[in-house]
Amino acid sequence: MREIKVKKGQILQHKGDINTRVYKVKSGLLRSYSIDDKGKEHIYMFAPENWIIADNCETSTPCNLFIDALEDSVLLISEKEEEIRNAKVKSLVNRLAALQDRILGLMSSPSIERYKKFLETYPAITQRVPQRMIASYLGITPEALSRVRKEISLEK
Amino acid sequence: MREIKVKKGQILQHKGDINTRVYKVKSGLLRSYSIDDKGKEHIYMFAPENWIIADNCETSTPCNLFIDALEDSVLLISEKEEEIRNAKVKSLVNRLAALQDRILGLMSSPSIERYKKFLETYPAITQRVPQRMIASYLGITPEALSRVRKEISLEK
DNA sequence: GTTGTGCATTGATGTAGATCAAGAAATGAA
DNA sequence: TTCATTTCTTGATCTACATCAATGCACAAC
Repeated sequence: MREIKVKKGQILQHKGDINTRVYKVKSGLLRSYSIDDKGKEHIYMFAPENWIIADNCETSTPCNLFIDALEDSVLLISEKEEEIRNAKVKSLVNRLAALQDRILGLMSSPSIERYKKFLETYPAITQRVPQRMIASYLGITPEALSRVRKEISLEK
Repeated sequence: MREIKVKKGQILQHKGDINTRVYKVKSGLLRSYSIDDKGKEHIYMFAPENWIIADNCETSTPCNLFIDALEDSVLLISEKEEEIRNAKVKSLVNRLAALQDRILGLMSSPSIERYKKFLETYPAITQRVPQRMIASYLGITPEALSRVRKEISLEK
C-alpha cells in the first residue's frame, strides 16, 4: 500500500493491461472508461475523494477499462489480492445496489430522467467535469445532453 | 436457513416490500424484475440452479424489485444479515464484473450484439424462458428481438 | 494582444428501436 | 379433441437519440 501523486490526464491503466491494482483516491478525481469498436469512449465511473476504483475483471485477465486522472490526484495503491482480503462485504453490496440502479435506469428511463438523477446523486461531480463526460456516463452524446439541459431550463 | 418449494408463477417478493431475504436456487428458475412508470417489466436477472438472488437494496429499505418463479423451484432462504456474514468477497467481485459488462454493453453495443453475447453466456436460459423475457433482459421489445433473430438467421 | 484547441450549442438529417395493429403458431386447459 | 391464451412474427408508422456540420465561446500558449 503506497501513495502516489498523478497529474491531470495521466493514464493509470490501459485496456488490455494485466493490472492487479486497486486505487483509492485521497484527493482529486479519477475515472474509468471503455473504448468501443467505433472508438467511442464510455465512462463507467467517476471516483472522487475516498472512492475506490479498479477494473472488476479477473485478477489474471486483461482489463476492459482505462483509468485516468481528471484532476491532479493523490492515490493509495494496493494489490487486488490484498483488497479482496480486506474488503468489507457491506461496501461491496452497496456497490452492487448502485450498479443495479444504473442498469435499470439504462433500460427504463429516458435520458432526461437519467440526467436529473445524476444531478441529485452526484451534485459535486457535475461541477468538476465537462458536460460531455456526464453525457458519456449517461450513455448519450454531448449534443443530446445539451438538448436535455435546454428542455429542463424551459420547464422552470 | 430453510428450504421451501414454490410453484411456477409464485411471487416471492413485491416491489415496496421490506424484504430481508436472500434466495438460493436448488432447482428451478427465478427471476427478478422491476416495473417502470409506464407499467413495463424490465428483467434484472435470471437465477437458475445454484444462483443466489435478492434485491441489492439496503436491508431496511423497501425493495425495488419483484422476484418470482419461472418454473417450479426448490429454494433455500436465508436472511440478508446472515448472508453478509457468510458471503465470499470473491463471488461478490465476480458479480460486480458481470454487472460492469452489462452496463458497458447497454451503453455501447447494439441489440444484436447484446443478444449474441447473451446466447454465448447463458445458453441454458435461452431454452427455458420465452423470448419476450430475453428481450426484457436485453432492454428491447419482443418485436425488436424477433427482428434481430431473423437478421441473424439470414447471416448464415 | 493573436492564434489555437477543446467545449457547448444549434440546426438538419439519419436510424435503431418503439409502438401499434393484425395474423399465425404454439401452449395449455377442459 | 376443442377452445382460449399466450407467444412469436410481420408490416406500417413514430420517436428518441445519433450523426454530421456550422457557429460561438472560453481559456491557454505564445
